[in-house]
Amino acid sequence: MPPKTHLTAEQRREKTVAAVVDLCANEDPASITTTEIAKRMKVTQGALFRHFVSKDAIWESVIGWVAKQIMKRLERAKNDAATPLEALKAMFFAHIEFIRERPGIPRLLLGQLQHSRSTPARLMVRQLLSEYRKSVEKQLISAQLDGELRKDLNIEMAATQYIGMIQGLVIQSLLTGDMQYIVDQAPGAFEVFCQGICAPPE
Amino acid sequence: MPPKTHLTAEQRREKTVAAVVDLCANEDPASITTTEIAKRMKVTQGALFRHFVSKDAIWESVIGWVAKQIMKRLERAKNDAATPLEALKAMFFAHIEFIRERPGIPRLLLGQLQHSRSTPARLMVRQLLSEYRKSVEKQLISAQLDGELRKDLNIEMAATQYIGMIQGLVIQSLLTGDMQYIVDQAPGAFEVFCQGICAPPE
DNA sequence: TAGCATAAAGTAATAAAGCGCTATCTTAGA
DNA sequence: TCTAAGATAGCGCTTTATTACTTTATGCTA
Repeated sequence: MPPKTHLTAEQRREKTVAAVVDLCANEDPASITTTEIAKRMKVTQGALFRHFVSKDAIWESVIGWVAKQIMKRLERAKNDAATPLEALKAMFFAHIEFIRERPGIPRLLLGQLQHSRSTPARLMVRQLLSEYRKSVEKQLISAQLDGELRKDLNIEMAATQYIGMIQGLVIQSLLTGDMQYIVDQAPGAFEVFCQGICAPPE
Repeated sequence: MPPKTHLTAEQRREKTVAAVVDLCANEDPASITTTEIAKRMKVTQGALFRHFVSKDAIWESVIGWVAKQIMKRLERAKNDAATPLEALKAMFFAHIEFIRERPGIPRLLLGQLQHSRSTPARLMVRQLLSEYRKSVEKQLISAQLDGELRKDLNIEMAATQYIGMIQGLVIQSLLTGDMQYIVDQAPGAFEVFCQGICAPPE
């Protein structure tokens, strides 16, 4: 059977999102054109507009997919852990694993944050990071109540540090141009983070 | 005396750099056009190309200026400090102060890191961050030798954490759209960072 | 020191290329 | 057979860069 040329609208939208995520792995999101997306999907540029009313709508779909993926993986990681601190660790490595699978993710999200104009996509990124942060703070609070963390630890600061830890790794990877760096350095980074927030041994 | 309309090439180049840095405070660097730069300088778009051979050349000048500023301020901060750890703290706050004065700086550098294509400007950002990191690691090593830091601390990880700390604050600021956040949160962030790397009190 | 020549800075218009998007026709597949 | 996906072609707009012309500042000479 020859490969289907005419996909359903639903399938085509999924392929489009995948194509954009892939392109972000090697390119500045701001410079990705509809022509380029179409070329990677082996359709003509105009065909994209059968399934999306505008380019902005494509970005909305992309961010929507990313947000869903991240939160789903975070939730799964959390549920498999015994203690709050272990849950936080699992969440961290779930994020790292997602980046390893889809190296375009950091660029993609960072690219949206760069705009100052409030597109729907940008609002969705804000929403995502807000939820993400809340999720981290929740674990930190639980861990503190359980006595795993220092009593005087500022939860907000610790959450910023947590997000910064990932960002620091991402920046370093963008420099080297290789996301494998993140995977290699992640365990050590989390260890240093822990030593900053954990209660000192009795 | 009426304001000079015809500036020297040198003065015009400086004004151009300043205009771009200013624009980055409220806009995605990737979307800044030569027309926009010219408008802010009150000259016509074509006039820019008397002083820069291309738009890329403008970015080169901008990054050059930023790099020089940052390293200059870092050096000054370092020299005024008594201990290595205090020097690191001074460097941190010098960076924060620079961002406060020029809120476009994080967007600007982040924007360059987003490209994967190796423009001269991008290489300059790589160079800058590499020097920056080296400078941080140097202070960390000194501090460790002086017994201010934990003996088993991984210096590379600590440096990544340091850069991540700034990045975490920047991300949060990009979300709120207000760089004042960084200034307010900086002292607390540094404190958490210190607790992670410093030697436990005897 | 007035006047002028000249080099450099700036203007205005436009070329060339690429962008998002659409209207119209064609074809695959249930 | 008929509907929805895709192809084709092109429109209107924006962007970088160039060109031909004009204005400003300055140093030199009489």
